[in-house]
Order: sequence, then C-alpha cells, then structure tokens
Amino acid sequence: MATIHDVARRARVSVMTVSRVLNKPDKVSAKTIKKVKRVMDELGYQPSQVARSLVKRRTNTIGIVMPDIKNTFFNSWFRSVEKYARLSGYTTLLCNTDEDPEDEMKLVKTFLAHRVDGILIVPHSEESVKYLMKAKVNTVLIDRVYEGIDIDFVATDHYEGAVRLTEYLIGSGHRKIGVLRGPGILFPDIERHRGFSDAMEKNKIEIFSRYVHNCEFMEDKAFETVTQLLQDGDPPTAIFSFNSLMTIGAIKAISSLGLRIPRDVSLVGYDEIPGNEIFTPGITHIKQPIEELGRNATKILIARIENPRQKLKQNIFLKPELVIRESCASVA
Amino acid sequence: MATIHDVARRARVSVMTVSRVLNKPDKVSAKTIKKVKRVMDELGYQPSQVARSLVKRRTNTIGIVMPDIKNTFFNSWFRSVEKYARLSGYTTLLCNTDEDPEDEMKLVKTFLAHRVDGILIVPHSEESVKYLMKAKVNTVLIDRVYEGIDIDFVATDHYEGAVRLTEYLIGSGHRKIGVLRGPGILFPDIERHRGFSDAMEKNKIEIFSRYVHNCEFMEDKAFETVTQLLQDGDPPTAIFSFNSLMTIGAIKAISSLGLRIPRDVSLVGYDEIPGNEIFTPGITHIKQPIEELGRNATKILIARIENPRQKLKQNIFLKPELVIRESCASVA
DNA sequence: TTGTACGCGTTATCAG
DNA sequence: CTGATAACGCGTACAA
Repeated sequence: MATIHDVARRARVSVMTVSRVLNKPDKVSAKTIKKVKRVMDELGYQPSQVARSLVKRRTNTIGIVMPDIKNTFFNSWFRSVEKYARLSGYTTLLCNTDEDPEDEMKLVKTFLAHRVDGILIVPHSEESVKYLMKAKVNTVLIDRVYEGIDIDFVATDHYEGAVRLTEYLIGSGHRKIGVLRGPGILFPDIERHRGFSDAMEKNKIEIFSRYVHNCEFMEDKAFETVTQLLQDGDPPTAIFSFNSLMTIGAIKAISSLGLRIPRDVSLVGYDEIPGNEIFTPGITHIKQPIEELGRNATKILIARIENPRQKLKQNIFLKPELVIRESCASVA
Repeated sequence: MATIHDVARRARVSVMTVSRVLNKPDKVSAKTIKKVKRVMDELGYQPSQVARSLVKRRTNTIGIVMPDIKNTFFNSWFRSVEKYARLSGYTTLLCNTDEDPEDEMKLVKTFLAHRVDGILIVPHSEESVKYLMKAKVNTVLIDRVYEGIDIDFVATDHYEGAVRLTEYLIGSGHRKIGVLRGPGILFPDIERHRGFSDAMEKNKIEIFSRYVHNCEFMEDKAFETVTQLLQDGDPPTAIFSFNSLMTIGAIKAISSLGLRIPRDVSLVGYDEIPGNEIFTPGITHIKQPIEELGRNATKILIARIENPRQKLKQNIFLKPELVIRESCASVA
C-alpha cells in the first residue's frame, strides 16, 4: 500500500505538503491540493491510521465488550452504538465474552494494547471494571452497573420496570407469582428482584420463597423450574421471568405440559422475545429503550474522550416501557 | 499508559531486553525475565499494538463488513468468526452497512486506513469488491459471491437448497407455488430462483409468472404481496419465501386474512425465523451451516494473511440442510 | 546474554 | 504557502 512518501515523490512536493492537504487544506494552495489529490487517487492512497495513531496518541477506535452478540438486546444495542460511533469518526472493535470473566479480562487487555480511545462494556466481572478504572481508561458501563463506583454508566431503571410488571400482575388479580431470576450477583438481577419484592410488600401480598427460583438466566434451567412449579400442588397463577431466554424456557415448559398461556398460567417477562410480534399469544413484557441506551453511551464516551478533564461522572437511568400483550389473564 | 521505556528504566535494563522478554524469552536469563515481568505488572504495561503494527506491517486485526447485525443469520455468523479470529490472535473491527453501497465503500476504505490484515465481507455492491481486489487486500467474500471472479469465497449452495425445498413442496402435491424473491441482482437470489425453476421444470410443472414476485427481501413488501396473492381468484397452495424477513411478512399477511398455516396455505422459506422453535406451526425451512460458514471463512482469510504467496483462490460451497416442520400440508 | 542505531508512516515545530 | 527535522513506541540487524 502506498505511503505518504510515494505520494509526495510522485506529486513532486514534500511529505509535509501531502500531510497538510489531508489535515490543513487551508494552508495549501488550491493548485497544489489538486495535484496532490490526483496522485492520491491514482495510487489509491489511504493515510495510515496506525502511523497517525502513534504520533497523535489517538486511534479513533472504540472497544466494545459484550457477553453475547446473539442476544437480541445486545446486538440491537451494538447496532445503535456503531452507528453513532461511525458518525463521529470512530471505528468499533467488537468482542464477545460469552459471560466468561477470564475472557473478559483478556479482551480488555487486548483492547488496551490496541490503544482504543475508550471502552464500552457490559461487564460480567467487577474485576475488569476495576482494572479499567485503575488504568484510567475512558470507560462507560452499560446495563450492568455498580452503584457507588466513580464511573460513567448508562442503564435502564430495572427496579421500576419490575415494579410496573409486578403491579400489573397484581392488578390482574394474581397473588401467587412465580419468579425466574438470576443468581443475585448482577445489578439488573438484584434490582429487578428488589422491585418485585417492594411491589408485593406495598400491596401486602405474601412472597412465598418456593415460588422464587434462581435459573441462572438460562433457558434450560427455566424449563426445569417451570415444569416443577406447575406440577406442584399449589402452582403459581402467573410467572415473572427476568430475561428473554428464561421466558422462552418457560414457554417451552408450559407447552410441553399441554398447558396454554394465558388460560392455564399467565407469563410476563423482561425484554421482548424474538418473534414476539408474529405469534400468539404475544408476551407482555418490559421493553428497554435500546436505541437510546446506545446513543447515550456512545455520546458520553466520546465526550469524555474528547474532553478528558471533565471530572464529574454521568450516571444515567433510562425509563423502561411496559408493553401489554395477551399473555396475562385476569383472575378472581 | 506506560511505554517500553518506562519498564526498561524501572527494571534497570535496556529497552531491547524488555522487548525480548515479550518476543524471544528464550534469549533472556530467567532472572531478568522475572524482574522485567514484575515491573510490567506494577505498571500495568501493555505493549502498544500500534507501534508494533507500524514496524511489523501487521495489525492483527480483521475488518468485517456486514449488511445487518440484527439479522439472526449474520450475527450468529459473526459470533463464530469472532471466536476463531480471537483464538488465532486477531481482533475484529465490525461495521454495519445497512445495505447501503456508499457506506460499504466508505467502510472498506476506513478499514484499509486502519491497515487491517484482511477483510471478511458480505458485499452489497460489486464496486467495493473490485476496489478490494485492485488494492490487493486479503479478502474473503461471504454468502453473496460473484462467480468467475478471482477471489476467495465461502457460501452456501443456494441452488441446491432451493431445489430441495421446491421438490419437497412438489412431493407434497403442490403445483401452484408462490415465490417471494428479491430483485434478482444478488447471487443468493439468482441462485435460489434458478434452483426453484429447474426443480419445477424437471418435474414438468408450469411456472406462472403471476405467482413469482420481487419483494426486495423486505417484510412489508412480502406482506403486501401475500395479501394480494391469497385474495386473487386462483391463489397458490404454497408459498416459498427467499429469506426470513419475507417469511415473517408472509406469516403476518396470512394471519391477518384469518387464514391458518398449513390448513389454508403452506409456507416454507430460506433461513430460520427467530422464535421458530417455540411457536406453532414451526416453519419448514432451509438451514445454512452458519458456524461452518464462519469457521471456514476465518480460516481461509487467516491462512492467506499468514501465507500471502498462495495464489490459488478457494471457492467453497457448503451444503444446506432441509429442516422439516409443520408448515406444509399435503394436497391431492 | 545484553545493548545501540535505525526505520516503520505520520504529524508538530520551526524555519524559510 | 512550503520544507527539513525530530518524535511517537516498538522490533530488527548488528555489535559488544
């Protein structure tokens, strides 16, 4: 690939002039610009970002660490991030962790080695977040945040979403509510559970611990749990799932028992499952403002990259939306 | 961020020794290695890939250009690519084109500016492919390939998939088959249509042009078309959709007319629609070997990067799989 | 086993 | 408006 020297030689100007044509065209005569540009075209010249990065100490790249690109929620989010990043002149490095903390740590280090200007991360382990803070890298946390930590983050208000979904169930007359939750380590899980509990207490409804299960956010665990729950003597009349994978597991379990939603049991959950708009019954769910989540995160990160002295960290909670479909029955 | 000089100074060795600890540890005494490594840890030192890239003329990055990360087919594919790339020590730059040829061209140029070692592209325009060939960049085309062009590619055998799906319909007694296709520009579209036509001819079944429609691979166009088709005097008994978006459009149209699959009309299509495993009826479809598509493409690209003199290009067609579900009825 | 000098492709600085 | 020179952080060749 042609270098700036090739261009300079062929255009019979100095290397500096070529550089200026690219970066400070107003300091170069129109005639020279034209001549140089023609040569650049002839040679298919592209200025080397790597050389440029070395001297400018900026790579114009953003590293993105996420747990699973196959998850609809995350890939939609990435799509919006990539769009805004590109509009601002940044290219995105993307890696999957598959929820593996070791991979996550390695990836973070790889990104630092590539000298990305900033990192957007949907973290799994607190360790990598701490590492990033210590290394003083521009970082924005997404979705899974740690409160009381001095770092930018953008997330949905998981607590409020859970409250609204729970109150919706209660409003439909449900008292016995099964909960499919995670292990209680990640922020969204904790917050959603807190929202559920508070809503139940506020309405003076007893929470039975036998209805609340840790399904690790996984489809097969949810399948087992729901199969159990519904075969027990006193089954819940409604099930609240904390993510879309577990919702799918629940649907499969219900259907394999020969039961129907919402006739035999109601089902609501966090996030929309794929295909929800085509099939019946549509599942009532909490919709997170994904596009906004991406736009805000990118904007905050780029602002910090371009203005590093700004000390105050931004902590943004976006409002979730309750989308009512046909998966919840009224009970007496 | 600490540089190799900082490490050298603090460890009281020369810069070269530090470099060797990283790249040729066998040429350094165990004691020195230990000392240097400790300092690297203390400083959180990560060798600069950008400086390293400049001298090695290799960035250890792969650029990926794809039309839409939200499409299940593409994001599953990316997931597999990223995995294999990472295992081989490469980091991925990912950008979305949203099927915009101008964006695609810009992205390709951006990647070249970043001096990626190679490019994986699901191309929309032939222009960007030609540009890459002229620039002699290591490139592997995915899914949408141009035959008779001297470049590596990996794709599914679209022709055979269409033949099998069509023969399956014919075997179930269908004669009047509606086809939702694209504009006839992209390779998969052309090949699938050729497969459909050949299968019909081979079985001596007349193809009615009023049953074959260009829906631009878009959901809403498919919706309109299917609505029309089924309201006409002599509607098809089965519909063959060329991608999952159009399949979704067809499902919505059928359901909005109050009809049922497969009782009133059969529906089959290329690629699995999201949620297909949970809902009834499952749609009979052609499944592409996505994981293999990613693994092969990545392997070929990396082989070419690491062994550029290999002249012969690899053109790989993978076999698709027919997945039979419940969306196709037998007719007399 | 360890160190010195140079170059990778670009921009900043200073001089003309 | 244009050009010469140094520097960015690292690896290679050669020397010690």
